[in-house]
Amino acid sequence: MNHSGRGWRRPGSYHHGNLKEALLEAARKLIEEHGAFGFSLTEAARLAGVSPAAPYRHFKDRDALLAEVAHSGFDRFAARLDAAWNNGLPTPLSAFENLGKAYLAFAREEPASYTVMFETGLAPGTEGERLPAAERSFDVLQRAAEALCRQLPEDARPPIKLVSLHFWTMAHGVATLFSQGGRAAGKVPMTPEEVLESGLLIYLKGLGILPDEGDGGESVSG
Amino acid sequence: MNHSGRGWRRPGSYHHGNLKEALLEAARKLIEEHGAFGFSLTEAARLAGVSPAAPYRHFKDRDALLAEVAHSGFDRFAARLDAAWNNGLPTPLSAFENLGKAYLAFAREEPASYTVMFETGLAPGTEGERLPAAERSFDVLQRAAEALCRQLPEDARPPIKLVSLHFWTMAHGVATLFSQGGRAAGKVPMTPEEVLESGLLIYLKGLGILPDEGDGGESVSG
DNA sequence: TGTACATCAGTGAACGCGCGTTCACTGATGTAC
DNA sequence: TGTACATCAGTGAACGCGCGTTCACTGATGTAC
Repeated sequence: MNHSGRGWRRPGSYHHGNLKEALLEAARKLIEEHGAFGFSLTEAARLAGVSPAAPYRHFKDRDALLAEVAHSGFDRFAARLDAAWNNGLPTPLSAFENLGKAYLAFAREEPASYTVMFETGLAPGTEGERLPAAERSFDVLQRAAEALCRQLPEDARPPIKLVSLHFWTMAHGVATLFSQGGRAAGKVPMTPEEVLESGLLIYLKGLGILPDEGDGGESVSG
Repeated sequence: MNHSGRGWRRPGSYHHGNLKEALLEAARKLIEEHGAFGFSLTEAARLAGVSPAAPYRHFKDRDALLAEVAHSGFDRFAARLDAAWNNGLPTPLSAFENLGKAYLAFAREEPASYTVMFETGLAPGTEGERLPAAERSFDVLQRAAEALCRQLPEDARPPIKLVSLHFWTMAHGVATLFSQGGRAAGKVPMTPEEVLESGLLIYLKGLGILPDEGDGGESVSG
């Protein structure tokens, strides 16, 4: 049966096999190619090789599919940040560098997910919602801020939440300005990773962590 | 004649009076209310009190109108940043604070303009274009970076372009995460201005400008 | 192992809708004499 | 000052299109006996 005329459908499962995931993939691809709203349920169905009515077996409507793009995106985002942070091992500073790279890697590899996750009004239905995975993502940044600030004498520690907001701001700023196909992307002779890492190093120096020129990584004034 | 039946049309000009600007305003309003792509030429015309065909007297097509939203947005943005920077007077540091506030003020007061200006694929036709006003905007940041770095001994100055990219990154990050109606907006007990200013102060300290706790403004560890 | 039935993923045709855009037009405004 | 004409901003009807969604349906899969 595997070699029958419809061999393109996943063997081992029936009908399409995994239409739900295929539709999410199609949505991400369409958003990537045709911009934030250049996506229609009909076209996603077409891309998945299925009739325009089929998606309704898996999603209540168009908005529900977009909301699921955001949800599942945050799931992978949180998992990825968490793995990169790796509980601050081997050292908080090296783990922090990995965290920053993981943040940008996600934004580059899943630009559509990232956009839907953070762009206002793109995934209606997730507006006022608590997104646990979104909070898990931010928690990783907060744990990193905490571990790094612990290197300071207790009375010199800035508020952890503020520091993690600064981290988030810088990572998000670089991701949206340079890492996705943004207006500023091609115009700078540096990788987004270099911009983010150098910025964070200067910031950490300002906090009093990192007394001099970093940890032997890239020099700031290079 | 001013008191005739169509008194709502601007006296002193003929026909609608200023349809082009009215359509741009309508577009910004619709984008603000219904999200990045919740905008149609037809509805913008309706909002301006005009038939669906009227916009074609002023714009080649829908995309041309969006491109003009971006263009004119960058014009105002550049002018505003430039005025705030005020050639670095009275002091580079205070001018720099004004610059940051002006950046966030623009993003809050014209969220639709800001989105169209920076969101990929929202204003097709401005993609590969040189936008002179966009470059003027970035120039202001670069001039600020230069003035601030001049306070450092010559051999301790980091690359100006890199510093201005860091400024841009932080301002843009705060603007999109907290200042517009973003997901993170309501969840933080600080104003966007406070997040940006404190982040920038720490960063400047890291550069070696700002030896201690700033210039008497807000304290970082408050 | 075989048969009868229930389930349910995907079909395909159809709908009403708002959209972007076009077209010939109208009628107010500006200008030449 | 008055008349004839040119200009051109906005009209309103119409078009074809792709969209989101619905519906009764089909036929493959899973299950009870």
